[in-house]
Amino acid sequence: MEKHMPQISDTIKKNNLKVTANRIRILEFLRESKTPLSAENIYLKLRDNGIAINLSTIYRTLEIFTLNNLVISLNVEGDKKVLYECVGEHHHHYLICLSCSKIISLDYCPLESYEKELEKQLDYTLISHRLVLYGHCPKCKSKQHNLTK
Amino acid sequence: MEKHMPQISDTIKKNNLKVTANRIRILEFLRESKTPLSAENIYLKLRDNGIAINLSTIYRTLEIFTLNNLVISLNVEGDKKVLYECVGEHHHHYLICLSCSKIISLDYCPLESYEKELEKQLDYTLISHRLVLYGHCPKCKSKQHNLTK
DNA sequence: CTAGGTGCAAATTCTTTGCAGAATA
DNA sequence: TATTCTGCAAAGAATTTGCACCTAG
Repeated sequence: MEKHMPQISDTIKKNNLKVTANRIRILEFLRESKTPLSAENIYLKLRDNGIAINLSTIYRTLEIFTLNNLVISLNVEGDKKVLYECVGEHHHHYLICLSCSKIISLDYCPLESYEKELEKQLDYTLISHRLVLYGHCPKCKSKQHNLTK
Repeated sequence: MEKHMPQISDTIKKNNLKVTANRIRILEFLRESKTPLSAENIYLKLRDNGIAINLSTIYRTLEIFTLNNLVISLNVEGDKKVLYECVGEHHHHYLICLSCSKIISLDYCPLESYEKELEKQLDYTLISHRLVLYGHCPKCKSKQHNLTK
């Protein structure tokens, strides 16, 4: 089961989880993805590649990966589905086009000093944050004629 | 229907919506709330006050208020329900305690200059953003013994 | 062999919709 | 009166769960 992708199976193993083909595929797929994915995204994509995993297995896997901090979940305005992304070495944020729904990752985080200040001010311990920016991308911006409500 | 709360019924009227008791109550309730509320929160609270509104009416009202920019919706990590808050004069963010789920509003927005910079850099038009910070509040922080996983 | 993972079907939860009657403008 | 709103019940979408079987360790 762990012939290839040694990093991936090691990551799973480190968390005292059993290394299975499903888990490897899901984590691998999330790692390769440049945008966050829903359980259904993963399900369909794997199915397209001839791999049949039950949707509930995907949900369960994502849940356990989330608990083990291998992935994080986020919600996007106007979309009921929860999205998941691989926890990488770099924390980042998203910029979503309100017209075409294109998602861009932003690597720079403008909040570090703000967080430290806030911790002092309010006596909180900050663990994480989610920032999503919404707007119109260059393409959609130019197509917009109906800027009035 | 518009005897009291002239501001509220005017706000509704301005958007070419009919002023009804339900709408006044929902908007009023959202205005008074210091934290974002789910449809169910509103439903239960009104019911506790002896007011029976159908849940689907609340969903429809929140939807139409959202379309008219009277309220905005947001999602919170680990909670399937959509939350709504009144659009006030001041934009703000949230700090949520991961232990007790207490929600604090943060009036200061640290992102204005960052947004402007980003617009230039990427040629986007930014419309809005959502920032939610997660951590442990002073009370829960001190109760935490099990900081290990 | 044993603990944990998986598929399947059914259940749950949150939200949306169709329709007929009620209320606002 | 015309249009919009509302309640009700039913449908729908996303996610979760119970259970029997399967598989990694």
